[in-house]
Amino acid sequence: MKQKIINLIRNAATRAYEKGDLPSKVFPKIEVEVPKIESHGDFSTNIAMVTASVQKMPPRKIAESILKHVTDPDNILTKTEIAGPGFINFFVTMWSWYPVLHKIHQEDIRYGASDIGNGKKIQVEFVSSNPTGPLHVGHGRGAAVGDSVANILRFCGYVVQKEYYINDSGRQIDTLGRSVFLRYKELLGKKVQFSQDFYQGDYINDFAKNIIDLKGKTLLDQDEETSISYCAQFAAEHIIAQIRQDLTNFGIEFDNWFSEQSLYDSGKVGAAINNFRDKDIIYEKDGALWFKTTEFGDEKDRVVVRKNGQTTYFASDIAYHMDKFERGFERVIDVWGADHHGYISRVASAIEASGFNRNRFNVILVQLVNLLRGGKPVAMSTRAGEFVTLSDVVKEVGKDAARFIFLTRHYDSPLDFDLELAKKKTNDNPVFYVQYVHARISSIARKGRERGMDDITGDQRAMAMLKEPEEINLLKTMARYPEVLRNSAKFMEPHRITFYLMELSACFHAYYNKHRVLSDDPLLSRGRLYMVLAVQKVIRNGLTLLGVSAPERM
RNA sequence: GCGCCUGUAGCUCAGCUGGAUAGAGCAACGGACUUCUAAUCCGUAGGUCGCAGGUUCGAAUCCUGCCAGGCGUACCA
Repeated sequence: MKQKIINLIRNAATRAYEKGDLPSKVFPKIEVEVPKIESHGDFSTNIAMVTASVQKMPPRKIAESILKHVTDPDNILTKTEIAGPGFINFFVTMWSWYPVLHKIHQEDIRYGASDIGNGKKIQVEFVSSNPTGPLHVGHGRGAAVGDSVANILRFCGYVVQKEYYINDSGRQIDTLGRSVFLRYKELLGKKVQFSQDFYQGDYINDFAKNIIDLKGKTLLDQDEETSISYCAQFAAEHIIAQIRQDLTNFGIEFDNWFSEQSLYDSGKVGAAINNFRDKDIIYEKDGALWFKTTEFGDEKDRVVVRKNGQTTYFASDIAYHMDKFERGFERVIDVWGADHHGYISRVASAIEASGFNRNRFNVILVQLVNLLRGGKPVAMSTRAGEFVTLSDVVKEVGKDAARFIFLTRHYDSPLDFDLELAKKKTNDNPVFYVQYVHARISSIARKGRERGMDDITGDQRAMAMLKEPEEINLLKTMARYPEVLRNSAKFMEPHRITFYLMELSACFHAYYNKHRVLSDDPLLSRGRLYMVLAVQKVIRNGLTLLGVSAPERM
């Protein structure tokens, strides 16, 4: 529809030039928008204002010239007008909205899809939490955003891979092993010093118990480092398994789990460092190896190998990101917590130094989550080992509510997550508001089938019965969905879909309360049922991209 | 100190990358269920878009400078 209007304007403008009504044939990209205010029409363009300087004419004059040459072969316009400083407003007939219903039913689960991605390979890496403890709520938000962004991109024609990067190497894993081993010794009656540097949570103790059940006291009799590394491996494996389970319960499946350790095993970390050394962007200072990130716009140079010979995480991150591009991804998206933002420029530096354009790398920085219960903050301290895990939250409020709420804000703004609110079944909880539309329509469809109305095909006569303002409004809103999706993909902002769904839901609920779908009039009932089933499909499609279910009953 | 993010109705947030009279929900008040699910709807009220300049036909949106809050600024991740 919008495209039709754009073509119509372009043709009119060109004709106006040919007839000599406009001095220039240079027209910018024509922008058409849906005005916020209904009285401003169904579509509006600002072309007259934008071209005023090129045409050297007042905007309203230009608008007049263009309007004079507008032709309407399909007979879709009811009215055009020039308004305000030079807007051209278009009013279209209600029947020009009907085809969207056919489109929705025909494309079904693909309605809204596009090919703007053009088959480009793109990778979205998210969560990537260290396997040193369970996932907490913050990870949940990152997971919801990352998964949804990936779904949306995939739906828009990109070839998307969802990847989880496992930090299964390095100091934190070592610390994990030491933490478990200390608890192990403690449980076996040894006196131990358990400092703040170790992981404090109860789960550490549980691992120690498990190991005692499995191995008894034997770990005390062997070389301590061997025991520690055993503990580390044991704990990490179990934690990773738990993380996978939590993510599955949260509705998330990764395409690939990428091990940090594998980068060392394959020699890629060493190779990356050597590569940089050859390029003369690695140097030695104070016994450590530094990468000259300042040459690529970073604030200061960064250490890749410490004085003690240990590599930093940054070293493997260099190799990791290089590897991503070598795997053929045209674009690489990392989803990080906002507290990692200082890390962006150094990774971007590494990518550029590896010979790839840094613009192919994007970071989605997800702001933190404040967990509340009934408006009061829930104490969370990772250090003390007291934090509410993602799995606790999912257990308490359900996957759907959790995922939806995580996506009710732009990822850039902090989020208050209230556990009580998330469980409420009222209007302040938008999940149910949207899901309820789906359930209600299912219910109507059931009733319809009881009356023998299955297999509704939406013939012209039935659709022509749709004339109520609420109906036209629903059609218009549904017609906008593909564009919402494209923008959501373009800006990688899932919350646009969330807000759209709430808006569509509001339109539906208003309609439902005012008009009956199934009535004594069979033709009208058919038309309305056809429309309402289309609403249901759009809702389901949107929810699917957000990872939220669309229930038949509530 | 430097860097990034945020500041919009009493509260929580949108605002389609510069458009017309800045929008929702909650909270407050008043209404609507013998009907396809009231987990819903309808109505009323609420604003110096943090402050001050600048850019232009036009600014919540872009630029600069302040103010306030959050985060970062490791041979931690």
